[in-house]
Amino acid sequence: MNIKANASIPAVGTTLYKEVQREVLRALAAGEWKPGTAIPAEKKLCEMFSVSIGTLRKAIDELVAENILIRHQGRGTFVAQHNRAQQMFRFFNFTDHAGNKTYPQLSLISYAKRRVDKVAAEKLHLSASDKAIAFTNLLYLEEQPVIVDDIVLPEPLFASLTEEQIRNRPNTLYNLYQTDFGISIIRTEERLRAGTAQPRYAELLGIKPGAPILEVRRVAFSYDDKPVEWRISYVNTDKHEYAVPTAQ
Amino acid sequence: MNIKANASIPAVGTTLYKEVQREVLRALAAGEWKPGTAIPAEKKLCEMFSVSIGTLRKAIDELVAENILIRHQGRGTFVAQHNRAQQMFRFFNFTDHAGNKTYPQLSLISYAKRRVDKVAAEKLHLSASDKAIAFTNLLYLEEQPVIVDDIVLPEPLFASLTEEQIRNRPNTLYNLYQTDFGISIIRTEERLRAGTAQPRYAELLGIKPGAPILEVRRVAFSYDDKPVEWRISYVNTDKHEYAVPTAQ
DNA sequence: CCCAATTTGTTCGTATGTATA
DNA sequence: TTATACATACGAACAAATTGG
Repeated sequence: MNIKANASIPAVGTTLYKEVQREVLRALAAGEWKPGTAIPAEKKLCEMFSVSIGTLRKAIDELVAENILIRHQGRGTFVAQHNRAQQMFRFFNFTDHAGNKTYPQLSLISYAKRRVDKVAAEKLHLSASDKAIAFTNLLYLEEQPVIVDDIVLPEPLFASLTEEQIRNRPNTLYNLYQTDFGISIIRTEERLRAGTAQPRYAELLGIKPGAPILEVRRVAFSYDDKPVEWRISYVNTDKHEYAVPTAQ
Repeated sequence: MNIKANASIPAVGTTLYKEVQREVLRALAAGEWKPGTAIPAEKKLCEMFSVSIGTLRKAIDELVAENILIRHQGRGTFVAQHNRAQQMFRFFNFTDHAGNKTYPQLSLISYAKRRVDKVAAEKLHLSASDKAIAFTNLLYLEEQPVIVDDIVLPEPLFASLTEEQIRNRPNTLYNLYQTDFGISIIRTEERLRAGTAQPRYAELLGIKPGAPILEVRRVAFSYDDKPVEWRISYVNTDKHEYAVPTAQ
């Protein structure tokens, strides 16, 4: 773990605690501290960065607020991990009309490596010649097909990914990104429109072509705010809806 | 300004800074500190609540994060105000497909006081016998009708509200609630579905009946987390979309 | 079951820097 | 220039939760 202890001289235009925060984020992005494990204790971090406890806590406070780190009194401070129990619902914003959330059942519909399309290239900051991994998931809620996810990943970041890996993963997709590729999704940007079901999606969702459908466009970002996933979700909102996550 | 300085003995199961926070929220809800004005300086608040500067700042920090208070170094800490320039966009989540936000033009379509309907009564915690004020706005973006808002308010809270007041307001609706009724919207809950345009909405929006339409159901809450507005927005997403506000 | 060590949470307060009026 | 107000940084003392012996 080669954390530089030179954070004590803040660069111009910044502050000491922001400097510490950047160092922590760098260590996380570099995989020096793994998801699910504890980072060094506060006292240790104070020594490493040569800052006081107050300054250190202020730096960590913000990362805790962003769900990047999780503090447990008496136990330590842990790197947030995507797992079914806790983090699953952090980026899954669908409920039934009464507001109840349930675990989706999943089935992989298609999987291919191909040249990246124009929109995905723009969203993922790729060039037109880059390759991408594109796959489609069908999600069931209470035994009924409700959501079709068209997902695109930058091939360079996920080069070794296989269809079987997606099919046989024991946990969420974002857990797979994290455990197998060291990529932690910490933030998403989403935009929603109403549209009509194209035949392909109507068939998958068991609705009439042309029926109204909710389209969710998402870019998912990693520690260093790099876009690492682009997806469009097509949702049958007859019995379900999108619940806007509460800021904070 | 009758702030009680008894916050120094935290109740069981809570903490001192939370106690201070509650006192500040109570003062805001009671209208003792008005939107747009500065609250007492930190040093003054420390004396009033008999707490240290650190504890006070921790209490205020969270209210600042929630956009309830706004701090300005060298000037003071201010009660957040809904106005066109800053806060307008806080609860207005529509952009064009490129992500550009513009000010909507507005026209009042209907206005009535009537018995509250079943859904609104549930959302606003009213009984079936309570009265409500129901009105409809049509919003134009770049000269085109894009959004129809069906809005319901609890009559008891807005008893003196008139149609002319809504029509002639110089600022946003939430600014009107705040300046004329002392009600500050600080949080909303929103749920989204895709639907088809009913004739009434199709006509207002200049689209075909049955065209796909985005439905946004919103409950808006005041300082004391009391629901004070219920609305359904019907949105033509041909040229615009809903941008999910970023947590934080 | 209790104790001791560890770790985070809360509260206190001081000194100094930066922005504003 | 001066006074005021928030921002940053420091660190001490104690409380509360957890873990392992």
